[in-house]
Amino acid sequence: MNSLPRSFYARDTVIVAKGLLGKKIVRKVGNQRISGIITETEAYRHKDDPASHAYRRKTERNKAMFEEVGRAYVYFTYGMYFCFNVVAKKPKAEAGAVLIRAIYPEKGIEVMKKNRGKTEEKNLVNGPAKLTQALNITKKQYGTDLTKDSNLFISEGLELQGKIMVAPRIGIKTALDNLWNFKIQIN
DNA sequence: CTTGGGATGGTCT
DNA sequence: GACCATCCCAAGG
Repeated sequence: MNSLPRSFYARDTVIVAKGLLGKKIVRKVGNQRISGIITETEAYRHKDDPASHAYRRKTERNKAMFEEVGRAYVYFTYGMYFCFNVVAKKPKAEAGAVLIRAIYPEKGIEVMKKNRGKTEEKNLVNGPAKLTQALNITKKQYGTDLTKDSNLFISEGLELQGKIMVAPRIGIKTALDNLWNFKIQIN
C-alpha cells in the first residue's frame, strides 16, 4: 500500500483533517505490523486559531508545526501521555497540524492490547493518547516523515461511506465556534 | 450508563 | 506557578 504523497498535506489544514478520515496508519515495531483506519481528527492552525499550540510563536515543542508538511508532530501532555499529529498546511500558511484522535483497529490488535495494558476493544484506540500507547508512538517519532514507507506512515485506506460528523474540538476552551473536529463511523 | 477527582511532569509565563 | 489538544477508576443512578 502506497503512502500518501507530500502534496496531500500541502493544503489547508481543515481540508486535510477531513481528508485523513478513512486513511490508514501503519506502524512497524520489530517484526510486528500494526495498522488502523483513521476515524477522528482535529485541525489546528496558526494565528487565526487561539486553541492551537502554534498560535503564539514557534517554540522547541511546536516547531514541527512550522516545518515540512507530511511529518509527525508528537507532543507530551498531562505529565504522562503523547499525542500524534500530522503537519499539514497550505503553502502560504506558516503553521498547522492535524491531531489524530481515534482509529479503527485493523492489524496487530493483540499487540495493541499488550502495549495498552488493556484488553477491552471498545477502549483500545478511541482517544488520542490511547492510540499513541497502542502504536507505541513517543517523542522518538517527532518529525518522522509519514510520506515514506518506514516504521510509521500513512497510506490509502477505505472509501468513505456515510457522513462526516462535525463538532467543536475536544478539551479546549477557546475558538469553540470553529467546528474543526471531524469523525466517521465504521460499522 | 454518567460523573468527578487524581495522576503526573514538560512547557510557557 | 499555572496550565494542560488525557485517561482511568470508583461511586452513583
